[in-house]
Amino acid sequence: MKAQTLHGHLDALLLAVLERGALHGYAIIEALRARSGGALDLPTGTIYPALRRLERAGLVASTWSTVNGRERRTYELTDAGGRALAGERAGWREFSATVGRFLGADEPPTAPA
Amino acid sequence: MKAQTLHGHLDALLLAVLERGALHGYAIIEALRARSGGALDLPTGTIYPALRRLERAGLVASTWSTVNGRERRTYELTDAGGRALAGERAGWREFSATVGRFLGADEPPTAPA
DNA sequence: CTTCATGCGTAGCAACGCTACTTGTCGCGC
DNA sequence: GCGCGACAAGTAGCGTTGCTACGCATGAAG
Repeated sequence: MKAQTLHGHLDALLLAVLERGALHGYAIIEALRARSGGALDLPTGTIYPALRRLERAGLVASTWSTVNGRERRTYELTDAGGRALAGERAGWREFSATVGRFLGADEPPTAPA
Repeated sequence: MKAQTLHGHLDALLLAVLERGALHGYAIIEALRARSGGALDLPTGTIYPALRRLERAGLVASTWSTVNGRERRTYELTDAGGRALAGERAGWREFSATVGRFLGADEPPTAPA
């Protein structure tokens, strides 16, 4: 998958990963890779700055710890982050529905049953 | 809908609109607005440069005409544009499936039962 | 005559993610 | 002991992309 397609949706992805529990940066990368079936393999230079952005915005909080002599910064969702995630989810739904109407195909058109 | 969410998908949208027939810039904006139910209301400063980008890339071709004393530049999909659109569609499908797996919108969590 | 819809276009900006690089520990193979 | 790869965090600089804010012109409506 072309990487820059993510533009504007990375934050939401990060929040979604952290929703399931606090993780440190490196683990987040692995979680994204695992849960996406390998489609998402983001470089550290993408993740770390994004995480700091989210922290500055108050959507995540971090704590340092040392595990086996290695420094770890573990991030967890704040309340504001949870709320933001809900908004991002709604935004994603609208966005994907809208674009899907043009690019067609993948939309289960409100017709489950 | 936040505008910059489009990032990276605008070209695909444009190609998709032109797939149904040649249109001039202004009409493209209206077509996007109409087909999206008003969700997509893009300013000319977004559309025109994008169209020129696509033309430079050989994905669309333009012809000038004068209608009622007004100059119009009409764009139509080239063969390469059609092929590119197919690729964009595939890319969109993969992208929305991947992000959807995290933002969950329409995906129940891997069917617990 | 002014305003609005139609119609095209550019300049400059800001956001975002990527590439490439650095720093450091730990464990394994040679 | 030494090098290398996995683990772990980070920064600097760049390019792409869309947006805001303009400018120009015509025709119809008030």
